[in-house]
Amino acid sequence: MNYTIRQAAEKFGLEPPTLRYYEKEGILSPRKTETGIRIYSEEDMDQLEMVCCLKATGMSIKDIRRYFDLCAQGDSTVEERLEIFNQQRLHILKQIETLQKNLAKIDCKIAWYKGKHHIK
Amino acid sequence: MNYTIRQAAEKFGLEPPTLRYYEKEGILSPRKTETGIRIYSEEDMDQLEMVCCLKATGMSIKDIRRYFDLCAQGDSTVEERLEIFNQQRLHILKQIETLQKNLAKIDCKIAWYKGKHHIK
DNA sequence: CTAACTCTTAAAGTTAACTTTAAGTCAATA
DNA sequence: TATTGACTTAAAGTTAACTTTAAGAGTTAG
Repeated sequence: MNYTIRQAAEKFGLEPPTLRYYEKEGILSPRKTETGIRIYSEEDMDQLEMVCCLKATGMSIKDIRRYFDLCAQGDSTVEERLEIFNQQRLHILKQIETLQKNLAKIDCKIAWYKGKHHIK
Repeated sequence: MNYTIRQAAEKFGLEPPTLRYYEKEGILSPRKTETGIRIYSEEDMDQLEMVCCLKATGMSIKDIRRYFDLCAQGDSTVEERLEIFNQQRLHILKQIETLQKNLAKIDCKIAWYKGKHHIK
């Protein structure tokens, strides 16, 4: 099934100009009708899902582009791509760890405020 | 114990200009010598630690400022401050959840790449 | 058939959070 | 005493990731 730019954007909570921006940055290239209108295929949607996943875990547009450039280069880059995902995996684990540490600080502060609240 | 701007910055992995920037934004105000040199007290350092915690969990400089403005207003704002922390707590939990979902996707991709790697 | 809507492009504008620069003062060392 | 290095200020510059604008073309409803 195919999607218009509006439908594709909506599916991932993005705006159409954002998809055009991604395209300009070289990380997405849907086919176009003779009159220049973009058509997003299932494959494009899968790619866009990966873009959102990498973006949500802190990868820059530039590095996401680098990943898709490697994909386009074919099987010779499989190991390098695997390495990118291994790195991203570690990066995510570190982010979760940092958030949990800060959550503990916040919880501590909440406990303190609750105490203060009772005294009041 | 007191800290120079350099020492204070280093303790939190920041640069001196960043601390001056925070000060300009109204979220930190160390005392100064007669000649204008900043001196960070333990209390300033505690405050800076909270700035880093809130920043690391996604709060904007503007909202961090708002929190410290409430602190400066005294006990009447305790409940509002507690609410800020409760919200931030939920925000952190949501971030962790999102990261975990994306981690699962990445792990899936890694498994796929490892399979492909073996076939090669 | 015309009005309203959605698409197109290229380019300029926005925002947050710094970061750098320029010009200068102050403290300590050779 | 001269110079080196850390501090100061205000203001301009940077970067990423959009977002908005302007001008125009194709599509659909009445």
